[in-house]
Amino acid sequence: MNAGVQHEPLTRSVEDYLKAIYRLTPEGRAAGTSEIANLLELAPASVSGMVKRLSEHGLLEHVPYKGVQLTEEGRRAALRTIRRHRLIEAYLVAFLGYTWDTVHDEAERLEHAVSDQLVERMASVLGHPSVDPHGDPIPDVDGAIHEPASTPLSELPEGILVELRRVDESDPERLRYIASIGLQPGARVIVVDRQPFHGPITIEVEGQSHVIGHELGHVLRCVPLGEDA
Amino acid sequence: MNAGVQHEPLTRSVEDYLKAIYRLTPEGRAAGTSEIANLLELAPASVSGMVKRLSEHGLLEHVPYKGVQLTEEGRRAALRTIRRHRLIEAYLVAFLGYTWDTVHDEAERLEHAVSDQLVERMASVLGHPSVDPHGDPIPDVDGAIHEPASTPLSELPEGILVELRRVDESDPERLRYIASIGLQPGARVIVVDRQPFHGPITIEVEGQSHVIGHELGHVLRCVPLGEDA
DNA sequence: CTCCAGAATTAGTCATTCCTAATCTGGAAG
DNA sequence: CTTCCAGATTAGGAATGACTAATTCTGGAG
Repeated sequence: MNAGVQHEPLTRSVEDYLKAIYRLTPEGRAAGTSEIANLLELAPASVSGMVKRLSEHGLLEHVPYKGVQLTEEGRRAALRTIRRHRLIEAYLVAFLGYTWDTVHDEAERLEHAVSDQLVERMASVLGHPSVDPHGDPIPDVDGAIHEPASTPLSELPEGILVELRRVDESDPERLRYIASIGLQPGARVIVVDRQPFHGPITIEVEGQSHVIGHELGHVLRCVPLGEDA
Repeated sequence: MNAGVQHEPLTRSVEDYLKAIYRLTPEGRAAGTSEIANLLELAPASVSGMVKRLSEHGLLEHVPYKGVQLTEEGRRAALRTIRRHRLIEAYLVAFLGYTWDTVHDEAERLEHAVSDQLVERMASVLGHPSVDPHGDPIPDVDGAIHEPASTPLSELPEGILVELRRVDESDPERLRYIASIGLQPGARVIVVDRQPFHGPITIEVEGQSHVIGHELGHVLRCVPLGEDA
């Protein structure tokens, strides 16, 4: 239906806010001011100001002292930016020699500058992929997104064989470490041992055993493949 | 020598001003405030303000009521942006199905967002081209630029065979028209007739005869190949 | 039921970058 | 040598988007 919605251009800042709020509000949750400030590395007061402006522009709803949620329009704008970001990442990795630890920052800047036309051409030469190099699903042009179920490795029981599906991390150093122990979307992992109270997790990847912290385990989202020894 | 000059990041606006001033100041000329305002489609007063700030930052020298010239630092910054712009244009045409009439605006936005790394990778997969799709020379990484001599078609004598080298035009409609009559860098053109006082010019391209205005002839920069009938 | 800590908001600044309107300058024409 | 004008500059203002400091709200502990 609504083919050419002429979105008045949003600024970089606005796109970043919308993206951040989208990430912080799964399942109808509301995002708090300082959560947003944290994610964007801004002072909470700055967020209060921007939230006010954005809600006046109809991109989000704000209940003072409670939190914010995107409106349908805000959600669409956020997904448009996320689509751009993920397609750019996929393109840079496929055609310009980027690796997943270096691609995030580049995409972060480009996502605000590319035209719809360019993004769709990238999608086209990529064969319209459904996930980016980190395994994150790419929303389609209409803003529909299919988030396959997955469980953080840190919440899986011991002795289970899983496939790594997504790596929810953008820090280059952590990503390099993750890649260095053989972890990337599609990798087979066995959860050998998991200590209680957010303790370390022992995993086996490609026959090699590694111990990772709970925090790291949390960003590794997996799908169980079956039991193991 | 000076390998990693850490250029503090310039804003989009600043990069645009520097690029415009670079274009307006060949051979040590000085650019006037309203020339710059014209090129950037801004009010002259805005240019005065920006010029003041840029000269305080050491990017250009300003003699009030006389004009501005880039400093060495400003020149380097301008050439960095121009290199980006032209390589991006070349890349988009070579790999993403752009044509020369559509590529300018896209490059105009991307040139402010790409990293050095990305530009150099594009240069690399392109095989380090020396000119962009409009025939404009691409400065090298150190800011050296080789501008081969060429003459506007509007200044050539009649009855001469030339090769079109550069098309100094960014307006999509004009570029489409230019391309539609077979004109593109490398094309062979015969100047059949040139009326005085900036009158129309009759040319022959690929055996077809066309009459173009003086203004259009001015952006078509050529190199003579020899005499003709 | 009161009080306080932490979260959120408002108040007041600042830097960018643009604008319009008013004023100033320098050189050319009389 | 004076006047005038086009071009340039200054003055003043607005929007964006960030900051710090001061204030206010909310919910939970006592």
